[in-house]
Amino acid sequence: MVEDDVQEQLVKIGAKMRKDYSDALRDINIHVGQDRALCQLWKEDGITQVQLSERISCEPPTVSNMVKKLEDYGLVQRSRDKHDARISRVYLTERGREIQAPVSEIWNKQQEKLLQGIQQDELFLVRRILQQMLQNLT
Amino acid sequence: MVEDDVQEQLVKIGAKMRKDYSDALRDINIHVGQDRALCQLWKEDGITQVQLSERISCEPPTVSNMVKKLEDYGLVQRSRDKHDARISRVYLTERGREIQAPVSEIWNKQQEKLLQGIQQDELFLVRRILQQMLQNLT
DNA sequence: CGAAAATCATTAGCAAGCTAATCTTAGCAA
DNA sequence: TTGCTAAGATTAGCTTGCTAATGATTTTCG
Repeated sequence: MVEDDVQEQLVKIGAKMRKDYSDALRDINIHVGQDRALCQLWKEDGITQVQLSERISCEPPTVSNMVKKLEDYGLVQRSRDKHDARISRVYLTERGREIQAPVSEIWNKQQEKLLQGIQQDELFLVRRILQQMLQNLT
Repeated sequence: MVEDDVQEQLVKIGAKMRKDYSDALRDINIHVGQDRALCQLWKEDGITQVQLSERISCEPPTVSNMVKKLEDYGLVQRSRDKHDARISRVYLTERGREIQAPVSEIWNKQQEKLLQGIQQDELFLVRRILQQMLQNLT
């Protein structure tokens, strides 16, 4: 009963994942997309907005708006760089650090669901091919 | 150099595909997402908005707004059902039918790019597994 | 028959994510 | 030094897509 082409499958999976993920994140009061920014800050706290936009592959205005929301929610704090007044650095607050665990749990739970019944060797191959696709798009 | 987990790969591929696709569709003056509605109408002209929302897997308010835009652009036309005044049916206009070819071309070109260097048997396996993932999410 | 429930659509309000345009500050060169 | 250019951030304005609430019709059931 496979009818769609690969692209269609990817679009559907992407939409469904985003939807489910969004629903789960709602319980901890953040929006899908914001988790990617937070995830990067958990690795590199205090980076600039331009750096953040590069890391999570989106445009500077998107980051600007998102960080503003995150600041409203009390998860991050912006502060001007001492040596370069153009630069705004983004720092996690205590609460911003605290939600790392619940976000990880949601992420892992979703991945587990996604991979049900898929063999290890199949998974390996799929990852290799997805990696190839990603390169093709670059 | 494969570091990300599958979920991360899928998110990245999804985002990049959407971005590239969006850029390409801009040339013919439609937005990403709208193509899915149009694509369905090319198969089933004159369906209701609820039916359309089911077919393209999104919520009725999303369709309501999108169809309004598409009507502004002159690609579709809404009209009230004769026998049931609650129902609004969506019909393609001449222009709506005309852009099927360019949209298909963009879609196919993108798929070709996505699948570069991937063998037929690999592709077959990937599609099977993606199908499984889609079922897992349902 | 007539009220309650179900169905379809819409509106209001939110956030992601984009492009184009603008503002501020820093760096560089004449 | 002064003016031009580059870099970082923001604002304005757009569409997707969502949820919650509302409006309009139709169906169903007492």
